[in-house]
Amino acid sequence: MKVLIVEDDPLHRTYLHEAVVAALPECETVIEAENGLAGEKLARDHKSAHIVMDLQMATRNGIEAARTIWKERPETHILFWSNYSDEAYVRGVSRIVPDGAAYGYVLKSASDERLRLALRSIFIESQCVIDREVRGLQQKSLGQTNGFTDSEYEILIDIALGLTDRTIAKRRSLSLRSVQNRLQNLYDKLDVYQMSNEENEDGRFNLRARSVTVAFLRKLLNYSALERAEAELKEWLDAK
Amino acid sequence: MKVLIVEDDPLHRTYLHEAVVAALPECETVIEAENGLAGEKLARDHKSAHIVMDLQMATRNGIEAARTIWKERPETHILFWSNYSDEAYVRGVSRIVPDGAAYGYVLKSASDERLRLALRSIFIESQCVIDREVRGLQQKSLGQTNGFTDSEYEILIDIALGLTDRTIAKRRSLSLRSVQNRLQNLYDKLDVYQMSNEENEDGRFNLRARSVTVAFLRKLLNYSALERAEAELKEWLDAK
DNA sequence: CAAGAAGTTGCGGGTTTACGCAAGACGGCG
DNA sequence: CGCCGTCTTGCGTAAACCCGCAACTTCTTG
Repeated sequence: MKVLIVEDDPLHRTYLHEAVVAALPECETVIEAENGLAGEKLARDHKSAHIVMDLQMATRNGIEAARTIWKERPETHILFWSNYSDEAYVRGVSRIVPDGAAYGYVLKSASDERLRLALRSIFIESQCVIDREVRGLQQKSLGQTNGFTDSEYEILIDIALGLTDRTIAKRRSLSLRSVQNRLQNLYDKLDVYQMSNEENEDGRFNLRARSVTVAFLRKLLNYSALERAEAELKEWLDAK
Repeated sequence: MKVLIVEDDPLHRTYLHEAVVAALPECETVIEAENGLAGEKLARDHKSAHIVMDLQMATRNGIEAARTIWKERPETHILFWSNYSDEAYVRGVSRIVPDGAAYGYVLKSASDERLRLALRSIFIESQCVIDREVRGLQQKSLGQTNGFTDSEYEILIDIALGLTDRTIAKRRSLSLRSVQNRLQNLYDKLDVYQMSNEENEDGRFNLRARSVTVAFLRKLLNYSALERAEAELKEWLDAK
């Protein structure tokens, strides 16, 4: 077995290297990449079947790298190894995982033992292993309970990008009024009206801008999600 | 000499510990805290004069911790040790450093040798050491060239928080029109008009929301800056 | 199939934004 | 002192935004 590690922090990289060697005696080679792009390349060259992937990397983040890798070989086993459990990341990952693929999501704060188990389960047993805390988010995020519908998430992205109602309508093939309807739903769910009750006069917000901020503070959105969305937007704009 | 390390990642913490011991033979004790809050407490209890501080921490980030520490003992030597050189961080740090304080800003990607030198310069020689890349930002950010005025930055924060023009006017003691004036300046500097030239029809943006996004993508703003701004806003709202 | 829940669209109107134009205010500087 | 650049403010307008009301389309469910 050959394992590929994609991680930009040197300390974490060597830590992972040792953890892999310790957990998987059947692994005879470990190769390393220090960013997403290099990771994709190595995965292609070596036809990697087992990958440990950091999410937050400078030049090309883990989600994008994983997407292209899975596009080429959907049966690749990937363990995501991240510092954070932002809902934006969780959502991002579960949007790209192919049907039936073996993958995992483990936090960097997990114990050595947990990491060891995850490595064996995913790489040897082809099982899915999702960290407890992440699991909670996933349920909330994909089930509808308290979480966001895809359409609500979509429009959140759109206003975060700074599109006008009209442009959103065009992009999503909706009428203007529908867009505004969805916006109302979003404002409602994000509880943006909070302080502006009882004639407060001040404490009144620009709902559109406020929503984005609240989403950020709640980690529904984060830098990498924005980055991806921006890229998709540019694509769409060029296509037109 | 006694050195306090504030850093939430265990790997980085032990790495720092070793680096400090190696660089400073005159240091007889090293103590560690795993978040900002614990860091403040330890600093107070031990009257720490020499601190290495991570910026990005979960429960209480480095900037806030440093601010309260410096408020109590402005002569404390602090070395900031961060993964990123976001303009938001740089600006955040330079807003809180007391006159004449010895401090430094070194990236985690710096070499062992660079870290060693920084430790000695700041802790022994009481000098300021700013990493090259950070330095560049600082100049651009604080000097006016190409960078942002304080007033522009201020209004950026305000719309990022989701305030209305009217509320901003009240908060900053300006007329409505002045607020809108500053907004225009901001839009101009952020180059938000870019794509909407030549009757593009689509690709027209909601300038207010777009500005926030662009600022985010350019790292003028980041999560921790937003968090701080949100706290200040709440303070102001309560005070009213 | 009828009842109902959820989502889409049009209409209308009140509020907020974006911004041109122009009159002052303030601070250097020759 | 007078000139000039920068900042502030008011007025007015067109566009964008927020949203209540109401008619329709789907889809589910008993």
